[in-house]
Amino acid sequence: MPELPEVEVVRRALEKNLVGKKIVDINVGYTNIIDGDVSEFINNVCGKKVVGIKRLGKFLIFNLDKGNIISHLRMEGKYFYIKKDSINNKHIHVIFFLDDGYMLCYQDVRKFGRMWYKETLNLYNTAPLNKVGIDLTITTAYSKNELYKKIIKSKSAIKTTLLDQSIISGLGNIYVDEVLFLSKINPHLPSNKITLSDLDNILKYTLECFRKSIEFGGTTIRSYTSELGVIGHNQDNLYVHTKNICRICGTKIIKDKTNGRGTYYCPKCQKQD
DNA sequence: AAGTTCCCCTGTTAGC
DNA sequence: TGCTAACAGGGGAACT
Repeated sequence: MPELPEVEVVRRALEKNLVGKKIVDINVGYTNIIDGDVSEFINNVCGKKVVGIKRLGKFLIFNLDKGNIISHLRMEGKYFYIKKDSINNKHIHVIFFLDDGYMLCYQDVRKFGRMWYKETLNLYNTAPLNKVGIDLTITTAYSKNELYKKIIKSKSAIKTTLLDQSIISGLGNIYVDEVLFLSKINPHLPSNKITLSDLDNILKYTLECFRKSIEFGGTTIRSYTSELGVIGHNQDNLYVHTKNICRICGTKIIKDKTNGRGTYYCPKCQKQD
């Protein structure tokens, strides 16, 4: 569910609530959430203090006074920072008990999310971060030509290529539709037809969409919350995703599929070729 | 080897 | 109303 802006809003909430707190106990109800051995994870994390919260692409990184937790929310993962024993439901799979009498609950209805413990960590380097492509909000010095080469190497639809996290990271199904609309590119256009000036637009509008959505607290269409009970409001800013009529030209928005993902675009503003 | 499709899960909604 | 199929902010394995 969450894409880069939503993960960033979650990161800020976690930073506000967790930094300086010590994890005193952990309860894991659904072990597949944890990568590797669960008791090892618990042993590694218990007694550690949270010193910082970072993000790369759609990954959250909890820096501990020794070691790190990497967390990916996938479709439905959510964090709730809340008083101990004040909430319990069958979708809360991991609970971190903190030394301030609060707990950090990880809820995940679809159980797709994952957490990793890493003793040492380097951005873009330590698995699973080693497969993360350029995060435009973090890395400004990168080779646009290298990026362009990667994109035009593929004959797949440009939407599919932009969803590939190993090229540009952070775009998901909502923002990719928005970026392609703003760039006036048809989502089904083969990636090898993309021009350098298309790429300029893609990069510009990706950053613009991310920045604006973060400012509005992320996009809540179905169930996204950045913390317990807090939804986002960027859905009011969307141009095509889940929309019926183009805000620019009034044409009926087409909804079809790109590799199985629901795809929204304006057939007039985003003509093929 | 690149480009699809399937699958991991559960809940909600659309369609008959 | 009630069943069933399709769908949902993701990504990796297993296909072709």
